[in-house]
Amino acid sequence: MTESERVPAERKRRRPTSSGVVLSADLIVDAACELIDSQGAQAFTVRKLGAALGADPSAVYRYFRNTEDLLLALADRLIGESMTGFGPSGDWAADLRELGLRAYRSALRHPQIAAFSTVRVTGRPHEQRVVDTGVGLLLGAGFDEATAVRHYHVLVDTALGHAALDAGVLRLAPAQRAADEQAWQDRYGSLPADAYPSLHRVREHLPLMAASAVERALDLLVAAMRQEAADREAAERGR
Amino acid sequence: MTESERVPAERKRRRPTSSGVVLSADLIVDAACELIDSQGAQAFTVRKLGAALGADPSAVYRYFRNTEDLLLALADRLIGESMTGFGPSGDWAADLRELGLRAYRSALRHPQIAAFSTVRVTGRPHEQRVVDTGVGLLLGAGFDEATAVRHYHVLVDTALGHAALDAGVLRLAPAQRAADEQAWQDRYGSLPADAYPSLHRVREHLPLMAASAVERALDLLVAAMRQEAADREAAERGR
DNA sequence: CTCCTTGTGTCAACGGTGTTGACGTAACCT
DNA sequence: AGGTTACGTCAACACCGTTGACACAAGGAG
Repeated sequence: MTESERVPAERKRRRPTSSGVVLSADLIVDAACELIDSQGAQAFTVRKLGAALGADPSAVYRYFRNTEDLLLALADRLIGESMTGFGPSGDWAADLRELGLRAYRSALRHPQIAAFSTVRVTGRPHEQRVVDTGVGLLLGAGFDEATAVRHYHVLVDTALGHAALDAGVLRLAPAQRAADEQAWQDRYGSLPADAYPSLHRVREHLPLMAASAVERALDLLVAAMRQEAADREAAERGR
Repeated sequence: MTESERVPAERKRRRPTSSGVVLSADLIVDAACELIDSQGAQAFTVRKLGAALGADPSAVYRYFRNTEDLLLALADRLIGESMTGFGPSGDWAADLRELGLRAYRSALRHPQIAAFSTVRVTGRPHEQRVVDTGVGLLLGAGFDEATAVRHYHVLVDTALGHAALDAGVLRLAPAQRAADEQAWQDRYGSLPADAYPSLHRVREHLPLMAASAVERALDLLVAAMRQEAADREAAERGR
């Protein structure tokens, strides 16, 4: 494990900044989280972070190699938050769905962070725990090792992909978001039946497009996995 | 869609730049496309774009209000490109998979653009054509109107979600991307079996995580839809 | 208690970024 | 031929991430 923090996490010399705050990696992540939540991802800069902390911006580099490193720490914190209170129910498929949904919700709870946090392999403790849990559910359902990894990967990436998408919508200015939702009615609702026969036929149902598809996506994925497991079991029994 | 170009597209005065190139909105989009393709999304800056065009960077602002505006124009071009040459094969499920894959690929061809272009409803002819085609395939498969819309929505959003995710990966600097791929081996490959039993068991297969899951996601979604259609047909036949 | 090491906050600077306003010139219209 | 003005250019602004030198106080050693 390559150390991502600049120093081995144990600090002895604790010198307060000029404004009296005693810095720490956790405190910096706190401040970054708050900054992004309140001001938007666009407002996240090392300089503003320094100002929010009451410290010189460059002090951050005593704790993180660079901004990327800091954002990875932020991402792992989100992963940890998302899994608090999760306990397997016994139904592996339902648990997997829940796992994906939690990843989605936590990513979406901070739309500004989701845009970049969903991308990276943090390789940090919280992420490792989640992966172990998810893969374990699939192994328990009887899938072989490679298939378990692949299915876990599909499930999580689909959940995070929808999060990235929906986070982008949330990031739009409210007025623009409303306009985009209207667009499904305005631009699609009255198309000529001869040129767009299918669209015309389903025109009443187009507003469904405005909502997130993540739950239905997870439903379908889990259904397919269930079917696969059932088929495999049947084949083994008949063998 | 609101007009994104600064002037009504019709140019009369065509003055060459100091290097002899005659600028146009199309030419600028061309250059931006080429720049991103060859140098990576990281290399896309207004200044480099100006250099590539053989013009002062600020000349771009005669054609586009800002960089976002330029990137939206680029996105418009992508939608058109993505569907050229698509023809239904007769297998509705395979066609839907292909539709999703095309959306994914075109979004991913320009990662920088995908990050936000996947979010908006353009409501333009190209988009309308695609939606009509996709919904039509599902109606043809026997799904009712609401289900057809929902399933189409799931499929496209999943494809675009994966595109947004994978685009983020591509946006990383090459060295960092390689490091991320290694991370699955380095940080996950040698975890203790007692604390992470499932991870330990599948450790050989973890590099699978580095690849995109989009094809398998589409496979599973389409499989679930096929199953649903088959179940419905069986129910109708038995009724 | 004093001294020394060194961790860590601060400062200034570098090279980059997007964007804007003033300016002049050359391309078109009359 | 002359006047308008579109548009390319230039210089400047206000930011950005990051780094190296520096100062100083916290903590250990004696």
